[in-house]
Amino acid sequence: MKQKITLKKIAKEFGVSISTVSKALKDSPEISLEVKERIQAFAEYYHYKPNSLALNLRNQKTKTIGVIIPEIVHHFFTKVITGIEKLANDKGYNVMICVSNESYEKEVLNMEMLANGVVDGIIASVSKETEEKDDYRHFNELINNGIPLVMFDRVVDQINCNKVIADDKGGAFLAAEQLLKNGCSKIALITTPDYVTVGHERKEGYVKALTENNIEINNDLIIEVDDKLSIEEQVSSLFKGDFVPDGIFAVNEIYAATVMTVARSFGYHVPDDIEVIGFTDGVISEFTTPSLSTVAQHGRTMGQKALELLLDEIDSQDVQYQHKTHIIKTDLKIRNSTKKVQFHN
Amino acid sequence: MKQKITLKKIAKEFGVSISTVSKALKDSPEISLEVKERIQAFAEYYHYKPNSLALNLRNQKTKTIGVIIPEIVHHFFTKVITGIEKLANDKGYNVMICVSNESYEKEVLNMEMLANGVVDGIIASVSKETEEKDDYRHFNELINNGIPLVMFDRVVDQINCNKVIADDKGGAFLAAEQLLKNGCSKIALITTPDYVTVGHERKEGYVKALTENNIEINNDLIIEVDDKLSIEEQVSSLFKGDFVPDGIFAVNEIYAATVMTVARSFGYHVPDDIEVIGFTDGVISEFTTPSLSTVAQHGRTMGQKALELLLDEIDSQDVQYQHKTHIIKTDLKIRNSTKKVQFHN
DNA sequence: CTGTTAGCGCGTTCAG
DNA sequence: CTGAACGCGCTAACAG
Repeated sequence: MKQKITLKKIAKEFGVSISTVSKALKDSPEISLEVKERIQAFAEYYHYKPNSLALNLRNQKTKTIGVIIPEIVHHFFTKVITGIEKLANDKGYNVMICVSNESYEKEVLNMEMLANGVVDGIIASVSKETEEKDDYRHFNELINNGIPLVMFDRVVDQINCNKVIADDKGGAFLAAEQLLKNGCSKIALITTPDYVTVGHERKEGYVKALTENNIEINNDLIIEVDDKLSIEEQVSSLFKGDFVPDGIFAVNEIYAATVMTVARSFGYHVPDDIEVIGFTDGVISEFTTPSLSTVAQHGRTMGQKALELLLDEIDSQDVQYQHKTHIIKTDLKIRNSTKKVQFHN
Repeated sequence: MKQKITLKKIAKEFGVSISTVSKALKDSPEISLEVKERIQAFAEYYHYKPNSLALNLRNQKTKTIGVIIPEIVHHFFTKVITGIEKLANDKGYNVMICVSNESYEKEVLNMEMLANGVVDGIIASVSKETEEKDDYRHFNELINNGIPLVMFDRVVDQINCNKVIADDKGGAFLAAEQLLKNGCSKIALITTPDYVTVGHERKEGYVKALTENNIEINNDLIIEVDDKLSIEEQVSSLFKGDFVPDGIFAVNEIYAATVMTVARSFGYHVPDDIEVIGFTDGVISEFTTPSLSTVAQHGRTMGQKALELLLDEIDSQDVQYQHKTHIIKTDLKIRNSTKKVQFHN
């Protein structure tokens, strides 16, 4: 096991001081050409690389940014990471990804670990458990410690930091409106428990669309899925009563794909009997039968924007940095789970 | 912006030396009870946390392990990460994830970055470009630098390190055999270019199954998909000739799902006319119509095993550490893209 | 019981 | 042109 080469070792090798070596390697004019060349050649040969740890300690910055996401086996989050990674690379930053696994405790642990000198800034999306507990002290502490923070997707109003969110409400509105335009009148909503902010927002968009079109909200058509139970069972209640929906908006891809399968098992045809729209960036949508119309979230753009804001803040010496909330537009991606209606004016 | 609290600051606060504070916080018996209590209370109050960077520099280890994967928007790799993360947490290690994006250059960069004192060990899966270039010097250098390495899934024979692979050949064999048992005789293979090791292995399993059953390999039924072109177009050649397959084995989920759609567009029914089996852990398989029978890869187990081996090596002081290659069993997950055949003995 | 010193690896004054 | 000294934050061996 060849030990890593350090300035010290090179210095000893040449019988010069460490600082001479340091300067020589930086091509400082203070050092004689001859010494420089010899030292540089030697260092090159042994693949000398300054130790990151030492550099970080000295410079008090790491050129690394931390990302905390609730889940890694999740297409949307990986898309966001792609966006972050891409820009980070261009800017010479490394990315450290941590997974809270939707747990409050792990989120706090991850944050403490990252805050501890490991990264120059953090990009985070709040775990479900944290949203449920409604306890965000760790975020405030982070900010108090002077570590820049950007929240994305699942954000918290009362935290004062940069934020990037998708236009959840707008996207849901678009989806519901599309169903209405296509002639649906009994539109169901399959959503998360209300404490999940994005679920809440998307529900609002749904409610807004229906209300504006003078359709009363029917709570029997709204299902808040508990992820710990069977999704199939929970959504099948939609088809058991007399008032079966003719349109369904689901706040994510899994719910949408599942409800299509369940609808079929009850003898309904998608999109002829029931039209379905999901919400996501996912891969499943393309491969269901029929392929699933969705509201596109643009996770990649989101990640990129989040990092952009973070670097902005890191670079800003401003004591009075102005925090922004950036909204990423969502739009409909029509596939085959909705009818192709011809509109005439 | 509250500056981080350090030993030095606490020392100044109490008018004692830094080492006294250090010892007090470690509850050293050398320090008087009274001083200890006061210092500990103070530190607690200000949330003192030793700076990781300084600790790492001093201890020459970081309690962090690096993971290099070719792609993050990929269900299998995220599964592997889940496995790594889980065990890492239990063992008090952090995980740093880097994405090579299937690029040789990024893989090398990631590796250099990680090797530079940032992590205690690395778990990696080789990028496609690297496999294509067949240039693995960076891996050997890593090992020469004394940094433990575990390769998983896409591994390289000539590198001497711990490895974890799925039983690709065996899984493919199972799949092809299942198709044969179900009565298929014209079995197509949809695979990657041959330089992708897992594609190569899976092809071997396919060939073995057919050969053992005295079926000649028909190269018209073997498609090596070029990811840069349209998958649909490439696989549709299967249905254009006279010799249309009655069974298809695809080396991943996307190819399998795509070929099902294309088959349908040509008027074939899955599984009645054509049976299909894919290879993966993915989410798409559950939501296609019909749901896709696959060879399960157990990515999570793979990640866990990889970290296990890595920690083994890190902890071992052994100069003569014996490297192992661990094979994760694969098995068939029968869904609805294959027929349910009753066998009698 | 407490403090001094040294060292992890590096870069940057400041003297010589 | 070169080197000694300092500091980043921490611990440990050694003095007192």
